[in-house]
Amino acid sequence: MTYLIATPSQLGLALKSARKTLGLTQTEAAARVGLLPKTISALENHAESCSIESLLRLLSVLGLELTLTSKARSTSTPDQKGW
Amino acid sequence: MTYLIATPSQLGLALKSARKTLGLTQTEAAARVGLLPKTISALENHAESCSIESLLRLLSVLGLELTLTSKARSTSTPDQKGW
DNA sequence: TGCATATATACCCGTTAGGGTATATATGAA
DNA sequence: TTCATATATACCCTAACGGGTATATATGCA
Repeated sequence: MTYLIATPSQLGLALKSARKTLGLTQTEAAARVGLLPKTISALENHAESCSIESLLRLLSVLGLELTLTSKARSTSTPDQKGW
Repeated sequence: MTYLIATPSQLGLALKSARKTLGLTQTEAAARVGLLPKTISALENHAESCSIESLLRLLSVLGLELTLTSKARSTSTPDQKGW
């Protein structure tokens, strides 16, 4: 399962979906990484205002890998003024 | 170019690397997304204490896509007690 | 090496993240 | 529908995020 994330809400949905897929409650997930359930709830519903630390912690319990990839850039980009 | 991120420092290095690859200064990157240069610096050097919002903003100017992927899980997992 | 530019960080400030605790509300199964 | 459990959120509190401004330090090129 792979999620492409561009917005906070997409991130939140992905986190929630992954957690449920694992059959974990927010409370269980939180306990495993030393966070409070409310922090998990915040990450799932208001990710933009949460810290990267809490995100990375949750990712580790959800067994999710975070990858950053350069967006497809065809060769030389919009500098091509001729058509 | 793809970066696999598990720690704040890995994230910071990836962000910095991507920015330099694009030939952007922190000041230019910051200006493009309405952040201060110091915020870019913080993301590159102390990512754990920065917000997910600032991260997503920087990713957009760096043209980086964030992907979450389930770690390789062979079928049925450690529930297999027989050997 | 000198110097222009880039970067990290200091200080001030207002807002807020998340710990702690509690509970109203939502969810899901029987 | 009922009810046990899960979740979202309220309130308190302290540390800290990031805006704003300034500058010490680092970087890179000639």
